[in-house]
Amino acid sequence: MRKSGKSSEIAGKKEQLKSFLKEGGFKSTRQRDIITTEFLNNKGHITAEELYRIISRKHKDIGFTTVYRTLKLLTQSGLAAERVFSDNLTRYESFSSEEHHDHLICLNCGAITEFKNEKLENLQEKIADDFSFHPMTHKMEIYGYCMGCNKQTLNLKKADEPQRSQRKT
Amino acid sequence: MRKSGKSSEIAGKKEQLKSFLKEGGFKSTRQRDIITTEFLNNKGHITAEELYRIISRKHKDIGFTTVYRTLKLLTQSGLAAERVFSDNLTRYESFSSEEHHDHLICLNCGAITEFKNEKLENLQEKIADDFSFHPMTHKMEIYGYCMGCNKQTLNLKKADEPQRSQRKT
DNA sequence: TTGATATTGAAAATGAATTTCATTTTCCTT
DNA sequence: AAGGAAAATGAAATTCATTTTCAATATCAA
Repeated sequence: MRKSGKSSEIAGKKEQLKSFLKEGGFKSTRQRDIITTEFLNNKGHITAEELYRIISRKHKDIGFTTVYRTLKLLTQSGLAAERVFSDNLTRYESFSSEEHHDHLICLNCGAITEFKNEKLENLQEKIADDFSFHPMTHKMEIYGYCMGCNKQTLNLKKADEPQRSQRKT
Repeated sequence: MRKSGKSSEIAGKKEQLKSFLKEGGFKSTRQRDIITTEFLNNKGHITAEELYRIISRKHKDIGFTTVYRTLKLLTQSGLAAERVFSDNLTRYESFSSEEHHDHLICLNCGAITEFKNEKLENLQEKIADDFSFHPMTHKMEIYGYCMGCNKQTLNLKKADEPQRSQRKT
């Protein structure tokens, strides 16, 4: 893997976190640094549990609780955002005051794809207006089958069960 | 309160449930009848806990578990639908193969308002198309302040805390 | 270096959702 | 109507993600 703009991007975000920590009277720690780096390197929508597992491979001394608390901290600082989809697990996505976006969620493989749509933003305003409602934000989730899984589905047809939603093992 | 078309509407739904029970090899019971009636009389978005409390006033012998299981049964039969909003509680709404609809949720008082919007349905299709995604359904939730609470907010301005989100007591 | 304060991580607690199990009820079959 | 197999009930227990507690440890400003 070649180092590109990504490194500096991450460096920038880590600076952002440090500022946040200093302002809030929090302390910079080895754990927070490792967890933040690992989180930022895993673009996507990750659960605290998943991130913990990834980290604990290399750092057996870092506990789940610290990963959990650091993700909360990242959320407060604006570097992460919490998302809950229909499997009821809390996921964190890397977030840097980007524009609002929404999600496509595959019912088969669980893949989560982000999208932005200006018309959707406008529509929110219109709908709210009809109810004299003052909108602050919204959540739009489209559930269905992604390109890859759609093919599978067509072939396997009446195959047993859908593969996901294993909320409780 | 005057009895109107509502009674027969409810009667119809209860018939629907009976058919479902018979087909599935389930039994009709006093508890299921009471719970169903009470659920259908409480239009809105109610949690199992809330419904249980309402019912247990008059029927102290009906347990939470039965209310919970009956709501699941109503969901299977198509008479109810589960909804989870940002407080992560599972709510049930009366549902009878109505058209799809979405929700406005007040961040202050928690009021949940339903809306239907044809443009939103079309937009789902278009967005999904862009990603070769095959949409099955979607969830659109607009969070903000309802008319009543918006007024309050304007007056109380820097008042203490927002009133809701008491997820954990 | 020191001391006040924050952090850490293991374990415990929490709380909603779900399951277990002994008892009771339903309802099909005589 | 009685019998009996199968399902339902409800209290209590369990599950599981999330959150809190607390004693030990680390940070960092003075």
